[in-house]
Amino acid sequence: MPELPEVETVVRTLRPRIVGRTIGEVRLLWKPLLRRGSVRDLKALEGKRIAGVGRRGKMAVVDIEGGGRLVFHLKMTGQLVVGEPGPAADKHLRLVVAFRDGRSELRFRDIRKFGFMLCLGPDERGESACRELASLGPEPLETGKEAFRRLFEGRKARIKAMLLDQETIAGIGNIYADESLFAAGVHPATKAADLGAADLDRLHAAVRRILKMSIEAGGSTIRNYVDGDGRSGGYQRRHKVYGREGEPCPRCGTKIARIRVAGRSSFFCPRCQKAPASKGWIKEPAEQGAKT
DNA sequence: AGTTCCCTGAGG
DNA sequence: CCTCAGGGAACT
Repeated sequence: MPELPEVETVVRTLRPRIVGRTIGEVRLLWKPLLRRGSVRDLKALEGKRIAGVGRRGKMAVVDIEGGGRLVFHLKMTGQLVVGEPGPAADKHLRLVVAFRDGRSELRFRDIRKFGFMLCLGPDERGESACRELASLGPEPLETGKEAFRRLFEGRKARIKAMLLDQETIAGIGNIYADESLFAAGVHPATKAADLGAADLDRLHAAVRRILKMSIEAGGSTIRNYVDGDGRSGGYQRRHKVYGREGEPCPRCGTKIARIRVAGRSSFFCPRCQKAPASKGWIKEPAEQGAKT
């Protein structure tokens, strides 16, 4: 489940392996992967050099010399890996970018077919030329605490839904939303408007600290995620609540609970992450008494 | 703002 | 068999 730290790790591992190399044959093995641009546009990349590799939210962006760009979204099971050329019969292989030097090639694998690629021409420069990039909210690691507060202040939506919403803030998925909310001591179902400035400041610090720690550990591998070298991440071992239903909270020992928020599993400690009691989230004793 | 769907492999 | 996982689009 590549979120910001995983995509950042992929980008960092890919960069020294492909930047500056001249593109050779480009083979699209599964057509629907290409969601913008044509096969002809892809073929037009042959002979051009890779100018750089970057990240925006959960998307990896490969810049082509002369102005074009390839934008990748790995969704849940996508992998962007550099490896030695080979026949490797692989039914999940979706795209192969070879290089003129005949050495390693860039491969896009995706077990489920949710991932996609956009091929943008030199005329489509800037984020405004690309809907998928233009609609993204700010980068959490480049957002100060005042700006972070302003994203959530007065909003009626639940804080977890807002963290997952890429238009509010880019790059956070289910794992880092839960880990950040735990670190900040905020219940996932809390309405954003019910959080005070101090809560939001703690959340801001938690999000940034956890994303940075995960990047240092090479991201989280739950099932399929690997970096550009094909290596698994290490941060899954440091998850405190995600995927740990029924296990003791590392802070207080209470059993980690799981509820559904924004259509996703949400793991949290019912004691360390209290819901605001006055908002009706906890059963009102008066209501219970009224029934009998 | 919640639900459904896309897709496939893993686990029950 | 069945259900679940999940990012995000497309519904309601």
